[in-house]
Amino acid sequence: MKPVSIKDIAKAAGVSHPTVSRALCFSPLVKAETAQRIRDMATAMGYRPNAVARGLVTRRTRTIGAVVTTLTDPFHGEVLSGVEELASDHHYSVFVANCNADADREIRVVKLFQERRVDGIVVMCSRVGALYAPLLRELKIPIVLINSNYPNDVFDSVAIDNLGASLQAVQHLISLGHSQIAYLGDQFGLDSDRERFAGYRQALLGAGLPVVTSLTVCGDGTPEGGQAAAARLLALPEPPTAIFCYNDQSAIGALSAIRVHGLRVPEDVSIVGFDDLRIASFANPPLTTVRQPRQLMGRTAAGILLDLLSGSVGQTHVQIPGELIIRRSTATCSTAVSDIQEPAI
Amino acid sequence: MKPVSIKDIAKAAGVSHPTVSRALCFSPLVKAETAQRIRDMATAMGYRPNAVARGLVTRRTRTIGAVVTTLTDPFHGEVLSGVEELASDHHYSVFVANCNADADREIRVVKLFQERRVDGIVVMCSRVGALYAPLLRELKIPIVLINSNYPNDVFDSVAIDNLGASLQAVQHLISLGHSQIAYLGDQFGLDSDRERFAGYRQALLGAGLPVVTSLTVCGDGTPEGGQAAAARLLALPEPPTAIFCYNDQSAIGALSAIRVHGLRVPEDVSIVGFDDLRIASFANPPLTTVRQPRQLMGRTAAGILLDLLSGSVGQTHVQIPGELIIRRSTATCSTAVSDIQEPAI
DNA sequence: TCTTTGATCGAAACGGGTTTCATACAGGAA
DNA sequence: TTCCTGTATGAAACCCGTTTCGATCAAAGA
Repeated sequence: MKPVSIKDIAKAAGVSHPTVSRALCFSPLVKAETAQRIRDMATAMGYRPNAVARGLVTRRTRTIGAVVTTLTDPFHGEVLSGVEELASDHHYSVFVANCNADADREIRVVKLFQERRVDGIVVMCSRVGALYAPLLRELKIPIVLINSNYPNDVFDSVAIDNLGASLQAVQHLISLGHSQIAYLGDQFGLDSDRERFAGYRQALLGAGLPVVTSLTVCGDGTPEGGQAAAARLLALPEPPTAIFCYNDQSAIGALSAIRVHGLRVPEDVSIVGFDDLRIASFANPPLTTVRQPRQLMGRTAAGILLDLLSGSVGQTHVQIPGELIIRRSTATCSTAVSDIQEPAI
Repeated sequence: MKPVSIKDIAKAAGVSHPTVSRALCFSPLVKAETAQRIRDMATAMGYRPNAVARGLVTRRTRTIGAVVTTLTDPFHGEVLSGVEELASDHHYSVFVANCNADADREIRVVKLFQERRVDGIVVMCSRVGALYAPLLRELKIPIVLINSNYPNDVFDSVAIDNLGASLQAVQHLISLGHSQIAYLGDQFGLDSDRERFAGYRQALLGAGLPVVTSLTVCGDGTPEGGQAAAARLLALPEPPTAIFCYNDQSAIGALSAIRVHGLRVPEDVSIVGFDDLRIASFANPPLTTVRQPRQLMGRTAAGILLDLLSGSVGQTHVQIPGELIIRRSTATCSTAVSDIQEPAI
């Protein structure tokens, strides 16, 4: 009926249950042959340790909680996969909870994790980074934030170098002769959006180009949102010759909008994405984008968390550089070429 | 130091700890005003119940385990999202574990879940469906399988109607005049692959068309695999005029291969995918595909599991019909048109 | 021979809740 | 007043492990 416990084994083996416990943990305190006999009996009886009971007494559950904004986003899935991978290598299990990009829900989820007595928490793209400080003081659970380095001095974090990467991406466009460059952001992107915009802005200013308000539009991180936002750009009296998108999903939507508008990529408009999702290289044309090592970021965050759990102290902030992957959605600006009287190829 | 327990509250309130327990559970056994006083004190002291301890005594942890083959696949992410959504609505938490499409690991993961005393398990695209029978007898944990209805009579399951959906998809191609139709499968697709192939085969035979061995190739469910497999098809002396793909990811790879090969979709080759991933409608051209309601499938599976947990008996097998979404990657077969001397449009 | 030491193991406590059972007491009926 | 009933609460057991402490015993040293 009930699963076998160490007491059942103890009875069967004619020893006390602590002895069984020790034998199963390979404690040197029990005679080798006795221990072997007990272990044999345990496997014979189909014993499976009860992690719940163990967690109660040891106050370590060997679980970590992962809070994710939208599980349906392949980006998050891959980061989560990295977290899970490293965690499971270290015999940790991971709870996953979706907060649907809702700050209240994010807090609720974290509190639920606390009730579950997870050993640590990883939060991806937190909505409430700044609010964790007081919450955490109350919680006393190690937290690592991924791509939401709000209070950079309070929490351990792993984040892509948004500013540097966008700078690089937009400089790439500038080097191709573009000057009418748009930024297609994510209204829910929070910090990441702000930083990527900052990189965009910095690149323009660095090249002596103006930052035109009408060339900044907002999507929502999805292809649909990207499509709609790009359509707005194309409807401008002076549409951009290049669009730097918040992420690949938006960029894919933008590609679609441009096609619908009867223009070609990259001949008429260049597009740069962000993330390098697996499908980016299969877009038509293959997308120039900034690669974010997603699984690595997940693994890194989990690694920091595990370090924290094994007693390491001091903050760790890993800033991961993005890598610009140049594919075929970006090309020399045709109008620029004619401006400076270069011969067409 | 330690988190506050009901005993701490009991001491502070001058009652016994069972009374506190009852008050917090809104048991009618404790006087209303006492209960209120206790609850006020609990919140004042920042009490958070310990789910581990509760799980130990009640033998219900309110957790479910989700086994997923590849978390990085957006398909799985969305199903998982559905599972998590319904679970969290019912105050269940979900453990997620990746088995990397490895049967041994899948079994290990399930056993780990058992140690964690999850109340139930959802397995997506199981590698070892058939093996669960003996394992389960030993485990005694309710399991629901998603898209892996191996022993259809042993486990509760939710599955897409692979055969019916493929039949419909391939009939669509046939109705467009195609007769050289290829099947681009997934070597790791197991049952799903077999069933989709069966639907393909049935459609061909039903239309009096031959099933040509060389027109059946295998990818691995990824764009890369689809690209490679499609390239093999295009290299045939008599290449297909239409390709029915195991999933959208493969189809996207195929689109890319066809482009590289200098052919156009759908003018030269029609492509049908499977899943209707969010990006399917943003492919170029937008992909004709079979829609699988992924989140719904996850929710449904979780619903069955929760029913099981609340004592329902009897098997539930939900077969979800796929919906053919016709977009622009399929068109009338040009060679067929010339064969039957129809005027070109 | 007596004490010390180390090896081996059992008894008991503990973790933080829930549940059963017993008790105390107030109010109502006889 | 006595008995009964119901309400409100506490004591204790329990869930299943781990850990501390103490006991036993044999071997080794004094």
